[in-house]
Parts: sequence; structure tokens; C-alpha cells
Amino acid sequence: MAKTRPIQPTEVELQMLRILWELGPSPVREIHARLNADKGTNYSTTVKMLSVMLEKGLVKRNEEASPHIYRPVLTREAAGRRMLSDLIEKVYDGAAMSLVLQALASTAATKEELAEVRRVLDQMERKQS
Amino acid sequence: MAKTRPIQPTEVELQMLRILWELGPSPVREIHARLNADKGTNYSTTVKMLSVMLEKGLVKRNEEASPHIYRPVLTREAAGRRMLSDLIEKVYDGAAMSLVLQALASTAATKEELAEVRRVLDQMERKQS
DNA sequence: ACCGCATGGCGAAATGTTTCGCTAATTCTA
DNA sequence: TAGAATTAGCGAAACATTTCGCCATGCGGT
Repeated sequence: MAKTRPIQPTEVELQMLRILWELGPSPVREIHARLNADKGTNYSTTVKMLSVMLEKGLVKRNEEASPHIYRPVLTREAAGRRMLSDLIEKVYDGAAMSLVLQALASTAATKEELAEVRRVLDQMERKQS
Repeated sequence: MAKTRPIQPTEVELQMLRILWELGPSPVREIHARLNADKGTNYSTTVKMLSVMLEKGLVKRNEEASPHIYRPVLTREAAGRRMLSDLIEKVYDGAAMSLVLQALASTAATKEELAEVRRVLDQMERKQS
């Protein structure tokens, strides 16, 4: 019953995903343009990376209609959630709240952001009891 | 002027660090006992891993007094902070609050924890104005 | 002093990730 | 249509991480 495996992207894979999240579905050429600008990667490298990521199920493409357009399988939010729970698990042994506090404490947040956090907090409390 | 390098621990290194955080400063033998229980690692592997981590500056030991006692260089909190900002940077391009919200939203928290978050929140708001 | 066991360490193999050289296919241009 | 340029892909090299085989040292018992 294994669904999509919780594959953890490596460094460069993540960099590539970020580009895809920004650009939306794109041909190699466009992805490469960005990656190359970021870190001078060779075109072949970009292509290879994509094919590796395709195998790992991190990106997909429509073989029939547009075999050259790559798109991320996970949204930024989904990937973030997954990686975050990984981090929580690995560093805090599952104590998510510790991490949230860390994040809060070590971040310069705007009034609006703080208000938003408060709002979510309210929701959670309501959902609870 | 480079201070302590922001070295990002790999998977296994992190596992080892977690053990050290739990046990406190320990001889290889003890660290190994845990690691082996977790994932059947060979003793040599544990030793090697520690020597690699020593080189990377992730762990240290007092060469004179206790050359066999390893201790983590960073606390769990410091490491967590660093890895968290890495994650935020890499996934959210620096928009930390999004991540905090994600964490909050996808976590079952107790009333007490929520209260604590609220407390920190109050503090931050007061500090701000 | 000698043996056997417990501990630690080095170097090299196994595995995983990232890079690129070289080729194939397609499109553009003269 | 031939030649050049642009795009994609494979396989293997370069590099990093993880694992382990084998040796060294030190300690306890005989």
C-alpha cells in the first residue's frame, strides 16, 4: 500500500525544485537558464538531474502531450511540510512545538505575521477541546 | 574571519548527534551501542563516523584528559536553529513565518504547548511596537 | 610474560550524488 | 537540402558519504 514514497530531495534537487516552484512547469532550457545563472551548471548536468529526479518521482512530465515540460510532483507547501516533519523527527524527536518556538524566537517577524500566527493558534485551540 | 563553519550534518551524522544529545559526552562504545540498536551498524563504522565528524568539527574531545570521550560541539537547539534556517532558506526563500504556520497547522499540540507559544508571541509583540 | 578480549583507528570498498563529454534528434537558415 | 545551431539524453567520471576489513594498543587473567 505504499503511496508516493517520502523521498527526501538532495541539495541540488531541492534547488531545482525551487526553480520549478517559481517558474511553474517548464522545459529543460528554462530550468537550465536559472540553474546556470545560480551556479554555472553545465546544460548536461541539468538534464541529467532532471532525469534522476524523474526516476525518483520528484518531477513528472506528460509523455504524450509535452515530453519536454517538467513539473514538480509536490507543491512547495507539501514538500516543506514533509521536510519539516523530517527535521522535527530527526532533531527534536518529534517535539514539534520546540521547533516552532525556536523559529518564533529567532525570527524577526512583522506585526502582521505575528497576528497571523495568533489566528492559527486560535483555530487550533478551538479545534481542540 | 570565518567563525565556526555552518556545516550541515548528513543523515547519519545527525543520527549520531542525536544520540550524543541524549547521552551527553560518551565513549565510542556507548554511542555505538545505541547506533547499533537503531540500525545494526558495525562498530568500525561508528568509530569512523566519529572521526569524520571530528574533522568536520561536529564533535570534539579533550585530547589530553579524555581522548575517548566525544561530545557534540553544538547543542540540540543551536543545531536545530541552524538547520531550520537552512530549510527556510531553501524551501521558502526566507519566508520563515509560512513555515512556522505550516508546523503549527500540521501538529497535534497540547493546551500547554499552545499556551507557551502564545506567551512567546506576547513577548515578541511587546518587544516590537 | 603470554593469551584473549575489549577498544579504537586507518585505509580502502561500496554506495549515493553531481558533473560532464559525447551523440542523436530536431529546427533554423542559406 | 546541406550545414549550423539548439535541445535532449546516455553512460561514465568525479566527488561525497557510509560501510567495513584488518591492524594496533591496552588491560585482565593465568
